[in-house]
Amino acid sequence: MVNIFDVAKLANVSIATVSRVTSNKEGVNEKTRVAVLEAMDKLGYRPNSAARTLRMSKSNIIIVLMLNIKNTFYSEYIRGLEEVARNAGYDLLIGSTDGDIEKEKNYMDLIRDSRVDGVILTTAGVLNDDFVKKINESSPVVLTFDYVPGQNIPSISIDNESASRKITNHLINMGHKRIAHITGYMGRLQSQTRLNGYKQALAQHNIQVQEALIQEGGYLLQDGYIATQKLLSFEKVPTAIYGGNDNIAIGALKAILDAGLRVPEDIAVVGFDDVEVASYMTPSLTTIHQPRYEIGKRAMDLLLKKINEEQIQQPHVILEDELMIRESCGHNIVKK
Amino acid sequence: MVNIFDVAKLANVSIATVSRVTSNKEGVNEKTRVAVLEAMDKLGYRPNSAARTLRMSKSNIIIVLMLNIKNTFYSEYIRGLEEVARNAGYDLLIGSTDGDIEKEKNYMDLIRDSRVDGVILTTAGVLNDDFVKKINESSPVVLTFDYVPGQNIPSISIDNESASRKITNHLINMGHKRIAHITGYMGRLQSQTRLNGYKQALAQHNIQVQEALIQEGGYLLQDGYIATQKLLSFEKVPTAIYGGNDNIAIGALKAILDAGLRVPEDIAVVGFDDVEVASYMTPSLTTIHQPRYEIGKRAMDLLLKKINEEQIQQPHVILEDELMIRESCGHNIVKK
DNA sequence: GTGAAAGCGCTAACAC
DNA sequence: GTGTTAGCGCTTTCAC
Repeated sequence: MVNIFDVAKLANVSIATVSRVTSNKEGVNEKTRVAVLEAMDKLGYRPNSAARTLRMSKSNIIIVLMLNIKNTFYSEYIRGLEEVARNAGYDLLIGSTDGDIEKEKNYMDLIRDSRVDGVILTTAGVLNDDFVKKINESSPVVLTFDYVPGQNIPSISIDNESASRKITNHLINMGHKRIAHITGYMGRLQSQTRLNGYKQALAQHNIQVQEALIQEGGYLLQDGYIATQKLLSFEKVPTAIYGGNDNIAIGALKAILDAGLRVPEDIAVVGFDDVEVASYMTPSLTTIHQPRYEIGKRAMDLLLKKINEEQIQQPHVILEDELMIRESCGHNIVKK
Repeated sequence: MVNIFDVAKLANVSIATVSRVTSNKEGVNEKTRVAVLEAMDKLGYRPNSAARTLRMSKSNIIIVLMLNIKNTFYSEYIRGLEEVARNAGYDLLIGSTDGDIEKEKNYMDLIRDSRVDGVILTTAGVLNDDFVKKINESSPVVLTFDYVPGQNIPSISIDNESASRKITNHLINMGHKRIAHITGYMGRLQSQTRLNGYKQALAQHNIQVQEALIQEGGYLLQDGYIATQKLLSFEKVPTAIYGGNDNIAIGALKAILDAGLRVPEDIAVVGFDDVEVASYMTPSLTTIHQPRYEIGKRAMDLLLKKINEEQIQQPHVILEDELMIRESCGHNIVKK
């Protein structure tokens, strides 16, 4: 392994000067700088990052914690995170906790070992609030996709509540009164917020919330499928199903079609998130679009500011969502 | 930051002893060990990993390089990688190159800086062979999902060629003669291998390969959609379309249905990979299943062996794939 | 079974 | 503008 001494020797300077060059410090004579650069090049020298980390207590690694990476939804988001991080010289470590306590502890250790300079939290539970609090104590943190009121953790998200209200209203405006909602995993804040929006929309139109129409699910395809099968066996089958995310909606779609019913003619279906495949379903899925790439970029911008201890003017950023009206809600179908 | 000296002082031992305890070395009196453990606990001590890395030139980080993380297909695989890595005390750094030279260089630097102990390559191009070679020179590498004959890089994959032959044969056996193939990005070895399998199957049945029926695509939904639109405008429309992966097949499905045709009655569709949503399409997608979790686990096993310089008996492992016969191929439809 | 001390490669304070 | 040097926190050899 070639080190700073080798370079210094070849360039006929001291290691301090080499360090100045590699760290892009000012105050090095141009000639000297060139000589060092040439020596580095000739030897193929690259500064040892462990030594740097040890010396400066700075790892240049940022960890992105997610509930799971299974969802395609997040790839755009990660691209956004990555782009900003990389430009600032940081590497990204992606970890999925899968809600597993053991794994959470593992990441907690990583973070506490100060092996990372910052944390992006993609998963705001309400149950494991303690986890979030602990992380926040040991490292700069930014929260994404969730907005926790009264928290001192900066966050980037859409307004899940109003978006949920919006898509529920869309169904109501099309004449639906018996609208079922299949929630995501209720240990996640997001699921609760979306459920709230659903309830608010019903209340605004004086529609009674029926507990039977609220099915607690999960964020997987099969969760939507199973919950829908249950809903279909009700004496009074709902006329519309609102899935807490697109996976749930896609599962619902399948269950309805498998039962020999039509979407949207018999039952309308809508989702949330606008994953890529949503528009490729038949019928294509009406859903809420989140600006995921933008969320990733802005989150990383914020985190870097926190790491550099810059002033953050606006800790909570709420971006615009968009209702994507497609076929599955039946907006272009004559009501029966 | 509490360090090894603080612990040593509190436990009334030297730092060498503390080190022996944290590193699980033998030859420490049980009483002493307990005393050290207690001191560590009281102070909340965790060894500084940068110092460890510097001292031992070992980072305990393994990097997983992927073409992109957009594909849900890979989440299971990463779970497999993660599980094995974590048990062995390694952390995973996931990076996607997106085929971007700049990004590839970035990762190359990371690897050469010896900031990682090993590399899992999820992306075997044929074009950027140089990239692979360079990585292989600076770090232990294992290749996944592709098998490069005559390479000295260990690999875990299915046999893409025979699997491709199998699914093409399945279509032929159902009476199809005009079978189109929409390939993935041809800069990727996998796409070429799957194309080969397709051609071999046709040849085995004395069906002439028609260049027009081979459409070069990409691995995205829209690639399948666009290529299929083109195929549909042929005077002699194919009776079956084989997408180089499930995304392509899902895009094809949509294009056919959008054109007012039926799947599988008018045109059969099959894919490759068996992503989760494949069985949730209507009609559900016939495809090739890859044991992704297993591929991840085995790959990491191999890599750890390489890192520890253990003997590797079988550098190339080929796992079983499975033909998932569902509705989109029309196996249960009376031929018209 | 335990301790003293060298040194991994680097940055930054200080001296010149 | 450049060099000398201490020291980041740890592991490991060599004594005892």
